[in-house]
Amino acid sequence: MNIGQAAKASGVSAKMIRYYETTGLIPKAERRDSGYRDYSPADVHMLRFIRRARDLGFAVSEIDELLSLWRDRSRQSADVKRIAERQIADLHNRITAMKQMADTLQSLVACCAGDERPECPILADLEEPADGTELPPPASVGFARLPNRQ
Amino acid sequence: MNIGQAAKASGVSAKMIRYYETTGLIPKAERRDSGYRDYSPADVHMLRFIRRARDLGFAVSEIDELLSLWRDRSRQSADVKRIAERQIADLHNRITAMKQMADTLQSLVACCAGDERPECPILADLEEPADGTELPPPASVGFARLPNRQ
DNA sequence: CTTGACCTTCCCACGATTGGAACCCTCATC
DNA sequence: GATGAGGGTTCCAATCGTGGGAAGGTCAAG
Repeated sequence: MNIGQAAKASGVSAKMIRYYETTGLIPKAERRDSGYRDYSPADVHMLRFIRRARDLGFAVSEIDELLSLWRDRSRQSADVKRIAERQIADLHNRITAMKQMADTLQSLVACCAGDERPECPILADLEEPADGTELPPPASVGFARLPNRQ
Repeated sequence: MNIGQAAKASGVSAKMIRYYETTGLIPKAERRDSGYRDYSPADVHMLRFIRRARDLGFAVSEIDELLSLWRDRSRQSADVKRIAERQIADLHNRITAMKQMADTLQSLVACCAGDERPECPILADLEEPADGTELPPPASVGFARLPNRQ
């Protein structure tokens, strides 16, 4: 199976399959005489696993952990659960931070007339944050991979 | 005022101040005889504006828009409101996507024994997603800048 | 044999930020 | 006046995941 077919079957682009190979996330693919990579259904299975984990917001480093657990028949489900729970916590941190941003903006928008007059509370707030909005803390909220704008 | 003091006063790192200058987000700073950049309180004001907008999740390109509106006395507050609303919509898109991820993970975690046994529904789902989880759509959910893990 | 679709490797770009190297400037202290 | 610390300056590289493209080899159908 060529890389293009594996890409279509797994939902992982050919570009990314090659990238994952160079970074060591997946083992080097078999090669045919022509030099073409050759993928088995098992490989596609693994790629679908990766794709699904990406969709769930796991970072590649975490997928690396998940893959080794997946391959390890004597794994302990507690290990997997721990990774998933860490991921959930990361997601919740980010969701909270983003909600806060959205709420702040929303309250500013609510005050903004949105007409042709130049007075704008949004710009005013950007100039002089209303109450003690944190400047000092560089705002660390953990990390989780998210789909980018296409 | 040196760049270091401007950085401390604005919450924008010296590195980023120089970067913003090269990208044209901010005008070139005045130079002293020594070659040192020299910042006025007004400059610090602008940097705080940028910092605040970053904290609110605006992309640099959007801050560019906001800055021109900020500097433009004849700006229409409707323009500012439109940008803010777009930003809110982006945030909500991302929040929704992340909630979905977290919920899916949560339901998987709830099914996982989390003990020493190898059976793990989380890995099982990554292998074969339960119901028709969308593979085709490459998951596009808009974009908003977020603080990274430091 | 040609054509077009695929594959290969390699390099570049994005966005925002950080880090480092190599070098110059300023100030306080000895 | 010399010295050292701690600024400043420039330039270059790396991050992470992904896409784009060039230059060239392979394959199957017409």
